[in-house]
Amino acid sequence: MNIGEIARRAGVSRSTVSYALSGKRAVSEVTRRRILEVIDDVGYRPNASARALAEGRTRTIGLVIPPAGRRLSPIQLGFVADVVAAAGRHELDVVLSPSGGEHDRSFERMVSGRRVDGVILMEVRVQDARAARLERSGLPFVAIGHTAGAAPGCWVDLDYEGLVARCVHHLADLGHQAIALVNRPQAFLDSGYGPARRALDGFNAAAAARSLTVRALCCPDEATAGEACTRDLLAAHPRITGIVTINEAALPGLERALRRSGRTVPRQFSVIGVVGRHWAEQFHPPLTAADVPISDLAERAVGLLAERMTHPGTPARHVMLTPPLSLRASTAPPPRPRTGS
Amino acid sequence: MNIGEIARRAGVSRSTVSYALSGKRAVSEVTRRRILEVIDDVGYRPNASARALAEGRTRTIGLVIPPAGRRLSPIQLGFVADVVAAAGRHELDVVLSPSGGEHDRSFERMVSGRRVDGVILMEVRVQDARAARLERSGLPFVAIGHTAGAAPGCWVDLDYEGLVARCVHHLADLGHQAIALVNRPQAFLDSGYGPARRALDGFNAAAAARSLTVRALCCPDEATAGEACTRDLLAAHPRITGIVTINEAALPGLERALRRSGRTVPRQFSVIGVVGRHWAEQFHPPLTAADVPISDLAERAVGLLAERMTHPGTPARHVMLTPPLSLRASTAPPPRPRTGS
DNA sequence: TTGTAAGCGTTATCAC
DNA sequence: GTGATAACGCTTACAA
Repeated sequence: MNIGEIARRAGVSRSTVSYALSGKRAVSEVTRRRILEVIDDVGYRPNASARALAEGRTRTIGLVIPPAGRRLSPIQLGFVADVVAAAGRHELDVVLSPSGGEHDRSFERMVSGRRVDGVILMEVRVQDARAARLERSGLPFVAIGHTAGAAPGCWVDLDYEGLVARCVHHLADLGHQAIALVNRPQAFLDSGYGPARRALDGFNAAAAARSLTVRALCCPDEATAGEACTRDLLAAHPRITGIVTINEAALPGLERALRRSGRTVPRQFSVIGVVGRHWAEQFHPPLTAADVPISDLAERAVGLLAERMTHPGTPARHVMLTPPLSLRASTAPPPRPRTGS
Repeated sequence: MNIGEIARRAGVSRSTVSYALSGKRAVSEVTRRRILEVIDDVGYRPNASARALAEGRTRTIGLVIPPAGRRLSPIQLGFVADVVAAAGRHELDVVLSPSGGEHDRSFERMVSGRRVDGVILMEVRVQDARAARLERSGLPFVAIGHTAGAAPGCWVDLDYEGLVARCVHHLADLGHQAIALVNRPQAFLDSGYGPARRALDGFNAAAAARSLTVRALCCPDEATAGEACTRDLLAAHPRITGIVTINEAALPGLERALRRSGRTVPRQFSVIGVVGRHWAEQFHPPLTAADVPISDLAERAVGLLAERMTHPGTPARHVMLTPPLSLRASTAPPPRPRTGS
């Protein structure tokens, strides 16, 4: 079923059908009705490929996700679902491209094959080859996370630096003097992964400002690793009374290690972090945390991209999100406060 | 940059360029070289929309995921990544469509707009409106999970019935006499969600065969719910010595409730199930379980779909996966064995 | 071994 | 208010 067939059945020309559908030209009420009736009758929809060819746009965006090998964290996975939902609200479809390395096949198909009108890039690194490629191709794109250098493109990001600093200050305000940061994996930090970098910066800066004794460590995105890291940390630095973390996958293990060491939260030990709301609520006791607003992030990214696709001329824009700290039940003054006792 | 421009630069006709690329017609080595050189030089790629229009196929498959509202379980999310990876191996792109209800916009775009050459349908229910719609459209599709009725289409599925039965038998072999099933949410069971249904059937059948005392309950996909369900279960039925579950999200809570009740696993209580490998390994102690083979599932689904897309005539095929039970550390004979003591 | 030309199903520019 | 008709960029008979 194509537009020609609809035209025939409605007794009009193909262009009239097209215009009746798009509204880009006035069509008399009676013919419009007739056309719409026929369309409804046979369940016609314009062929997407033909339309894309004629219009020069696909009404589709690409979402570049980390390749399947490196297991996606639940938060990233949730982001995918949220991006698709947000795109749907803009009448946009989403094609997925798992690409991390240099020239990935599906990434190249998307970009040079003009399969999409714009791209959302997850997990950008400093010196990101894909961002450079997109820049060169002229395809609009927005990155999730920004890089330290002069980023010419759009991005939306979480203010990990400020958020982690806020966590540190909260702990300091409660009287903690020795705290630790449980960061994302070492490899992420080394490769210049923004959140890991900025979390560390924010942690160090705030801790210095409050003259705290600190220990920053990296931890694989695994509950088992979280348990091991925490165990070792507590053994080596028994005076530490609080942990701030951005590693949600490590949380269950962290909880376990704390319990095993005989520390109850929050009475004897405080935990705070920047993690997805779901993870915070699963923690025991519920974790005081800056809940990472995944669907906001997705919504804003898609919005920014859509804007850029319709107005390619406009200057690049950035969005930095700073969600509030949700006070739950995992933080309290340390067992032996600074003064008194 | 289009095929005409390449042809001009290489001094040949457009068709020769096309054939040099597709290999569907012999092209002399010298011209082929010249063409490929030009292409490489300017980084040309055929426009996907034009190609799709001409060929009558998009080289894209659709993946219908549960809508974002109902949070996707980690296992489902992982499946998405695996499908995309598998599709990539077939040179296929993947567009996502979050659709659950009747006529979803993006689903309709995909199907009637002929945006895709085939569809993978997650989480089919008995009487699935989307499956019916696909059937009607003639678009090849394969469902993940099959429905009780006479399913005319392709599907790949896990043998939950046999797997859960195997778990029951394992427990019975160890000497357990009173066990419980912790199933997926009640709403899933009510709506005819295959895995939940068949898990229950397998549980009841095997338990009857071994004359066990049983208790089957549904549990929301949440750690907190898992804790509550297990707590109530243990309180109401203190003689139960083992749990089999297919609800991985409940696992952390289940573990917690068991510990709180003073039961150590596996010495005093056994747990076994059908869950993702990752979840099984995160359990404490590592869970004896049939590991659901998500990437196998994805691989087979894509393979089946690809086959059906190239040979639409062939009869529908089904794939039923039965992964082995991985013996880990969460099962043992019950504290008070049948005889002796 | 290569070129010419007719589609593919739309949208959009002319005319009327 | 409506109808021809030329793009859009590619594939693929059909000729040569």
